[in-house]
Amino acid sequence: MLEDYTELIADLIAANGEARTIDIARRLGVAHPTATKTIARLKREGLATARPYRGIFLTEAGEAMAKRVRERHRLVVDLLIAVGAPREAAEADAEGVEHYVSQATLRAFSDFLRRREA
Amino acid sequence: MLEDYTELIADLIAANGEARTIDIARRLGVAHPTATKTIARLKREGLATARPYRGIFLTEAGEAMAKRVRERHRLVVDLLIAVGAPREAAEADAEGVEHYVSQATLRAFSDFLRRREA
DNA sequence: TGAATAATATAGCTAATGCTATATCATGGT
DNA sequence: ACCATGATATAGCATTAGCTATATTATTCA
Repeated sequence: MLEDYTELIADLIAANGEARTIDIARRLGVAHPTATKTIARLKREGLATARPYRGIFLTEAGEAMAKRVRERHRLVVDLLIAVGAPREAAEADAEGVEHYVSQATLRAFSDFLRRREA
Repeated sequence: MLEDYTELIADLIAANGEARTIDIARRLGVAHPTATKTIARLKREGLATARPYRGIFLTEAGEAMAKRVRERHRLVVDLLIAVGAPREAAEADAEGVEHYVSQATLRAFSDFLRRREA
């Protein structure tokens, strides 16, 4: 979950200049206390910071995680589409699948896609 | 989790003629009370039955689930290998990935594999 | 400025998944 | 037949992820 949160927070900051708890909750389809609690966990683990009633910010570790997660997400979506999954299914499935794909498999995905492009 | 349990119980019955709680726990790398609790949930949801101190048995619904899960698992492993993932990574990753692959994507996997075979 | 609204925070509940520790039941070997 | 051992069951605890309900703080607008 922390991975999803960091990715989303990075997205929101890029899009809106800030990441509010309520937007995070909305985008994840979750009640805000749930988001608040997970954000507290992000802080506890040094991935995010927040001042009360201000937005959420990522630490360096949080940004690094967000970047890694975003790249992995794209790779998974692209691979699924490359083997014939409908775009919508690929996007939806990737959300769950991405958390279980090892480095070795990701590398294979990347190589496969490069071959396909050529 | 229920999916993993039904699949494993079916495996154990096929291999040993019975599925004991302790073997389930061992195979899943979990303490036995954890397995006991999840088996209780299987029973509650009509997927399994058990008489105290006897083995665990699947209901029809449980068997159906086990079959579906096993086929899906193989499809995911085969697809991962087909795109170049090392066999071990494919086996390990499939364990998590399989729970997030939609019908549409599974069909794509199946078609892709058939094309590759030809 | 003050009040309404929107956002955030907090408290307290449920369920799933995990654990350790303890107690009970079954079985096998002497 | 009995007892040790192994399997099972039960109790109690922690964490994560979710919820509703309530309270508090910011902001906006009249």
